Amino acid sequence: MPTVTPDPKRPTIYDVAREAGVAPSTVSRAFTTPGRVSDRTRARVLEAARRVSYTGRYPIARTFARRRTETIALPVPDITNVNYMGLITGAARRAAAAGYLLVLADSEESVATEKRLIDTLAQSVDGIVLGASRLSDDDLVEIAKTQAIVLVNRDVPGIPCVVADQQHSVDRLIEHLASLGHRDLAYLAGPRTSWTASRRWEVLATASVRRGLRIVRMGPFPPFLSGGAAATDAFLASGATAAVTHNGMLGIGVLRELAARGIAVPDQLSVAACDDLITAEFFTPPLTARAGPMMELGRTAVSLLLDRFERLEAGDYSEPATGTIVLPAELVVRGSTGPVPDGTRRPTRP
Amino acid sequence: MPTVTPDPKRPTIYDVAREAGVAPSTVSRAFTTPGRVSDRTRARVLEAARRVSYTGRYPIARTFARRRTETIALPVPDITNVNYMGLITGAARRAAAAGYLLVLADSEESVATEKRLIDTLAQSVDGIVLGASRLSDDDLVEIAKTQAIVLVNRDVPGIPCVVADQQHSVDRLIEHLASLGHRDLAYLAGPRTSWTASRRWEVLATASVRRGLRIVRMGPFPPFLSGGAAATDAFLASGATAAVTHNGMLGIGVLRELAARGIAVPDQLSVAACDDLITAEFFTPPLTARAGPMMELGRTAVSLLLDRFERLEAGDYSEPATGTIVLPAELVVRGSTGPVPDGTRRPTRP
DNA sequence: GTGAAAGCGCTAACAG
DNA sequence: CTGTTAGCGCTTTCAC
Repeated sequence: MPTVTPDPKRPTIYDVAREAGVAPSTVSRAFTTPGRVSDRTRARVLEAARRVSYTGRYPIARTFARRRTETIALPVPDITNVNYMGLITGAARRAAAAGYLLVLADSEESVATEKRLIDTLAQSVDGIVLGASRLSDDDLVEIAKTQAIVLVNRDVPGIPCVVADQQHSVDRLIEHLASLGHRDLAYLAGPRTSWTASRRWEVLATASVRRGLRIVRMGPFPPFLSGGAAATDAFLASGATAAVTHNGMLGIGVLRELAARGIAVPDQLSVAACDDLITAEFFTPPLTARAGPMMELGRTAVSLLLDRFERLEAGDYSEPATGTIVLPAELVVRGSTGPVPDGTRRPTRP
Repeated sequence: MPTVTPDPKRPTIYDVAREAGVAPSTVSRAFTTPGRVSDRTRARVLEAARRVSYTGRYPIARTFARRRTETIALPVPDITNVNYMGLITGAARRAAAAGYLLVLADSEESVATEKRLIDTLAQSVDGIVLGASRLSDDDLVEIAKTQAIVLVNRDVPGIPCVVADQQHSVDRLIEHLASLGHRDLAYLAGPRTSWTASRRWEVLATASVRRGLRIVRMGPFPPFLSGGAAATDAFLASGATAAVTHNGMLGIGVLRELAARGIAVPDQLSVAACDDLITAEFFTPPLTARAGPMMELGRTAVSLLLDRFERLEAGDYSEPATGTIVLPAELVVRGSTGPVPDGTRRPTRP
């Protein structure tokens, strides 16, 4: 749009109007709301458009006049994190299906950057999907007053949210381990940077207690491959027969470390992760993990926004539907979990 | 921007101008080109802006008046493909650093969709980075006449391109295998969907011949995990001691299949991939691969666009710098390649 | 250094 | 169903 050629001068609806002998507004209607012009007129307009080689309306002028950008923004905490890929994909697809553009942004795990981003984007987009926002509840509520936002994997009362279920999938994970005979678990925690991460332990603990399993929380460990060594030390020291890791990266780090120490998985010990990641499937053994339906989260978040836009356009300025939508997270049982080997069960801690 | 509240009425530069007792144009200048108003006036404007709680210029009006969106579009063939993640990341970061927005689009491996996308986006963005475009050279040249585009991993004369080196990195891969004693290679090909893929074989063949290695092309195989079985069959039948796969997915598929058949890698056979993927590192054994610097490609492509914008803004409508920029692809030697086991070298084909 | 005025191209009341 | 008339908020000549 800094045009490549010095003087482009594309034809406008005024040119078409003159050529067709109608008013510019009629041309506009012929394109926007074809039902509101006579078939004859519309045909004339289309024909005239062809003659003056009109290439369609200039979206920016349209945006300016309508005060709608047909664009949705998606800031994520870390764009290099493969885990957000699904979210981005789901959101992009849904947006595209509705004719919306999707602008991607990276808040770099920083509250300040996220704030600034939201501020900047606010004027340029119709709505914002906030992936795993780091902002405080209060900040988010404040923003929601003037912006159409929906939160993904973050639950704030009064704001439309869509989260991956933790309760149910973690229950299933514990149940899965229990059914394999495990009685002593170790939770290899990550840092409590995100809302989902901080809820994880309580959910895990509750589920374990309910099934009569012992679970001990260890860490925090760096949620990367590099955290694997320390986490493995802790795991082995705990005497647990199965480890549940904060996320998939840490899970793979542990698997690697166990392999390096000659410990067979799942023959001797089992490992499962609370957050899936794309790579989990390709590892040997493939990692059993709770898999948040990231793409579905993205789709749903955008859908919520689109619904809201529709209502707003219809003049409905009521509060948005604000209940949290919980999407089922699955437990993907793969090769890293197996039955407790009878002979090798370790002494449990007191 | 379908505003959340019925009547928002943000203050405009007119409000600020009135409050400050200056002309609207002066307010505009105070924000856009501070050097062109006196310090005193600027201070007055800023102060007035504060008093009327002016929140900054409305970007869409600005866009409309200036005819520049400060937005770059990035259509990729398949947004779910993790390989494009790096490209997206690099482009997004560079764009953000320059204050540009990045809109993401998915051309779904379809020429028609890609065309439509470009058409739609053309008016809404300042420039387009085309990732691994499927369009014909002619189409691309045509588009480049009216749009600022840069091609990534596609080389078309007359259009600014940035590609990952194939020659050098493939040479190094072959050299690496040769140095390990391999003399018979199998290339497990994928479909020739992309420009890079179709050049790969010639480069491989040339490099092998130069080093006196035999290489046989097999396939095409589906470039996914699922292609692993058939590819492995072919590899084993070929009698080669090392396989080079079309891409990382296929490489991992082969590794898996070999593991399932009890064949040790790299002790008995070696495997390397022509295209890296994020997962390669996490596999056991980690896959040796040629790694295109995807992030760097994204950064560079956006930089090229930004340079061009700058020149255009300066009234320089000359053809864009059009030479192809070749970025070094590295060979990442990991655990899947090793020396040929002397005793087990297989009989080679005639 | 500052002001006046003319748009940018389209949409959206409001009449008729 | 169609035309008239105002803008949308900012930038940008062109004078002074």
